[in-house]
Amino acid sequence: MAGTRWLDERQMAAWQGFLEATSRVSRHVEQQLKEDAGLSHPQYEVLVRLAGAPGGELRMTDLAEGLFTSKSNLTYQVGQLEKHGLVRRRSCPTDVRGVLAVLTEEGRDTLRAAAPGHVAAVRAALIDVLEPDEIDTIARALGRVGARLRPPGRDTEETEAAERAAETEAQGAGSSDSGGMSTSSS
Amino acid sequence: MAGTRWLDERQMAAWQGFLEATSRVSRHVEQQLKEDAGLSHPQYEVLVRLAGAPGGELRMTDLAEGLFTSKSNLTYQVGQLEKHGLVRRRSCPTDVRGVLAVLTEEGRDTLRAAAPGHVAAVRAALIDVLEPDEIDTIARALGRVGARLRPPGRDTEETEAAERAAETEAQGAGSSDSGGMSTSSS
DNA sequence: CACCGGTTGTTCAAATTCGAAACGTACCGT
DNA sequence: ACGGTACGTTTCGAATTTGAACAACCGGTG
Repeated sequence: MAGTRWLDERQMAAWQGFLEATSRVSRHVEQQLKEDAGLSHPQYEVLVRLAGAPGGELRMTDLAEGLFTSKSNLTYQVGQLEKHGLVRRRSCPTDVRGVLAVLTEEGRDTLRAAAPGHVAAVRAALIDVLEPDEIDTIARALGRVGARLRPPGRDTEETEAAERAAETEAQGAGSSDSGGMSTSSS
Repeated sequence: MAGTRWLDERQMAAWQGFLEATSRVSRHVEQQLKEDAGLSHPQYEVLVRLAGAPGGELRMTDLAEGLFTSKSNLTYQVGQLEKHGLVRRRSCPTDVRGVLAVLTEEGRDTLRAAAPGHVAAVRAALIDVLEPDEIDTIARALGRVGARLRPPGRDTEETEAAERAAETEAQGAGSSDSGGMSTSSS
């Protein structure tokens, strides 16, 4: 038991910084989104993914994939969005149990209106505080960290690659788009 | 409105990486802590701070300071800890309105037992996945990010200083030897 | 065709979280 | 000492989140 490898000062600083940044940034972004567009961050993400999908619709499962939350939570979030008329549900034609979440016109408008403020918040909280080289390091390092903890399940032919190579997260692009406005946009 | 400065690919990757890493790491750590010691992360942090304070006691407000959560939540957390006998409340002798949270023997034992596993989890999820230089960059960069979003209030001679060097609170106390174990140690 | 293991999405109760309002002091200027 | 304001903590109600339990359903097997 005496063999525990504690953290040295550097590592400790990194962990603390990570914790504080995490907490503060997410709070900042979430708050901006809430009072500026009445959306929670997860809800915003849902809209973004839908907007970037063909036909503006996606199955719950696919939606859950990129969204870092549980299935039951997704049901809740979509329920909220539906209640506000930003999304509509439609049962999947090829699979009876499937449900498609469809972005409504109003949802698209809301997203369009919310995007600029959101990006600004992300910049103010994180991006514009970092030097270019820090941005690259963080993208690479944290990308690796996230990938490593990714559930074993799906092998998107890149999951494995990233796992091993872990070199450059290579935006891949292949994954449909993501060019959407997930804090960016066209 | 065309004036919005969207994020380029690098920045986008950094933001996404930050989001995913944030979500996955915190989930990983929290889960380990919960099923290994029955503590939530905030609760663990409370114990750590108390263990590192003279007499193993601290005022609620001081506790809340380093703990990235709201005051009402702190009340709840301490309440939970108290319910499990890891902490005890005592009214402050110098200020009647104040309340001191005191670490009990059992609390100290619980912390000692939980620390190794927690550190291991943090290492597995974050630290050991990073290169030494990445650790330094992250400590510096995220430290700056967190400090910048820190509420204006406090002027602990750190306002400006923290900008450059993330303070690593000294916490010798504890129990004679292996100092605090805020995921680190002496 | 009936059976089985694995999916899909929802529902439920319980735990957590937050913000605003409520309290009971403490400190300050007069 | 007196009134006003600021502080430290808790309480309250509402919103979120989660894990487990469900019910219906797919697909492939024998």
